[in-house]
Amino acid sequence: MSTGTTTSLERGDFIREIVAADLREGRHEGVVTRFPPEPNGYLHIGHAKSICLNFGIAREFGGRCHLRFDDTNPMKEEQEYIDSIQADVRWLGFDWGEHLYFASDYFEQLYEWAVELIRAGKAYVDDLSADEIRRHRGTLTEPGENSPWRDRPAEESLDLFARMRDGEFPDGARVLRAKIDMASPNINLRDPVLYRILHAEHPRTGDAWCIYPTYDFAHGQSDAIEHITHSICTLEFSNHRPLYDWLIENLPVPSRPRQYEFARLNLTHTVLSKRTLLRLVNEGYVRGWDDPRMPTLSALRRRGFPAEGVRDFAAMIGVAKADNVVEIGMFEHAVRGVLNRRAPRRFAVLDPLKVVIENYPEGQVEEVAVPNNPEDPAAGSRPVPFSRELWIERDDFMEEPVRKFFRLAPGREVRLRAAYFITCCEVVKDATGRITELRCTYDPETRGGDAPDGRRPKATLHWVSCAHAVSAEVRLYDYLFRSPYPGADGREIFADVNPDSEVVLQGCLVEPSLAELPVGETVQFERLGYFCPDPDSSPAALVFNRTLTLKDTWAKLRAQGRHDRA
RNA sequence: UGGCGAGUGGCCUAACUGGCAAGGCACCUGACUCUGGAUCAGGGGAUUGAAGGUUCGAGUCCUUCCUCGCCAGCCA
Repeated sequence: MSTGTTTSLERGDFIREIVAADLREGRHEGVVTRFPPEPNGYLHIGHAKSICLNFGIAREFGGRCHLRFDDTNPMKEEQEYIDSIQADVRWLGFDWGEHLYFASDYFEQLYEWAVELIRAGKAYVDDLSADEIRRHRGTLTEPGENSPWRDRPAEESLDLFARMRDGEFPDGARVLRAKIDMASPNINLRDPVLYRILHAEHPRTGDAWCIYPTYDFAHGQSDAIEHITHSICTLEFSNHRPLYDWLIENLPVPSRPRQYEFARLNLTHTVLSKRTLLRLVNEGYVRGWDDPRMPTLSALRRRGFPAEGVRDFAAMIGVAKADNVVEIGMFEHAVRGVLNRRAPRRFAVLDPLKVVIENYPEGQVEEVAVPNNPEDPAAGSRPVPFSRELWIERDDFMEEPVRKFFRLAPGREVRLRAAYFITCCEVVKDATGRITELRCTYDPETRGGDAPDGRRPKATLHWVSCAHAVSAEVRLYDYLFRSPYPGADGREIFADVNPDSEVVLQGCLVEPSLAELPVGETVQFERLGYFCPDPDSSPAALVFNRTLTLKDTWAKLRAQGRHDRA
């Protein structure tokens, strides 16, 4: 983490404090954590917080972190997700080594433990329907009622449970329930369901099983099997902790993991609910899980966001138990911090305006050396062709400059980056009054960008030679949701999807070297933003990360009506 | 209305067993620069949800209240 910000390690969030204390006081020989996604979708930036926490703790305290798929519901899970999740965790920079596990690996063990629970009179097969079970459960304020099957003999439950496994009953016919307390103020303790019948193809176990453990029956026991010391999850599972502990206490598990909860990440202008992301994909609001507007890790990667920036962000926001909504700007700051050090600078003109240098010889071409990264001399420089006719950014010229506009204007001299000083001597317009061309002169003495007499223009512009420019399609991405808090105030969340979240700009002109820019490499177009080639577009389009646009003074001037962009 | 959890500048977080409320993001100003970006240097902004109480002293302890989140899937 090199942004110079205080990391959560230095600060020690409350979970790290707990781990440190447990280690210090000898409660564990080493720390073992786990990241336990259900393979029912792609990983997003919210998961990154959890990944960085779990793998980060393991790394910092010399322990290990497992990657375990919580694949207990075959109705929602797919191999595609199993694959993408592994790729995304690796991309983020973490390694689980040998420790790749699946809850489904433990199905046989979990089944045996369920049988033991029945034998001990602590679980029973219930014949009630889902609807009846719900009615017996009571409400938040009223206690539930015992199922009529609650006290059936263990032998009977044992027999029924075995037949459930054998596929004798249809989905929903019976369930296995823990016998705890139907009057508990914690609804999770009112005889929770441990197993249900699901005749479904499982991505790993195929049709070997037709009964599946619920999250509650699988998770803690899986933790125990793997000797997880600190089982870290999000706040909504707090209510499950008593059940987690009850199962651990009542089963002959090989270790005693403990659960800790932290607040999940929320981001402005973003939705991090897998259910909603799945709908965005399925209903065509975006083109897929890796659509550049998605908050998924695969989308961020495709947009050219560095994993280090994501990690820095995770360290920056910390870990606590209070609900939070982090401003998306904080994420952008973290990413920009990394990109700014790493991304090579390139010339590109998004909205071209022609400049003709009248005193520059026709047909002459010279190459000027432009530094790749002014902050990193080791990045070297590249040759860029310069000629009599150039494109500059239309925004970089004002016929009647407002106060504090230092760029090109009639009669004014500016520097073309790494090339020459030019002075605008004439403005050419078409019949409608639109500026079509600028006639300028250059000072041959200023080659390379410095004047022998030491004079310094107040502005420096980027440019592209007309004869050498490569035409490109540039896609601008903005926030997927218009409002900072999509779905707030009871608004239908999909009504808030920003129709301008993707804008395709044709006819952008970029310097020749960009034609060979490798996919995945992000460059900075100074004062414009960061770009990277999009593998899914042809011809190769550049993804313009609108949300990472450098601070734009002119947006302000425009807003004030002082810089009217025709 | 039951249980659990949480309230610290606009946002995210700190503050060891009570001792001048700290940092980052954002914002504003200035300096500098071959981009007005970046960088650097400053700045504004908090009666720590509220009211009582204990104490020389409370964000930290006690009491009461308020607000928000989660839980009534055979989802995770």
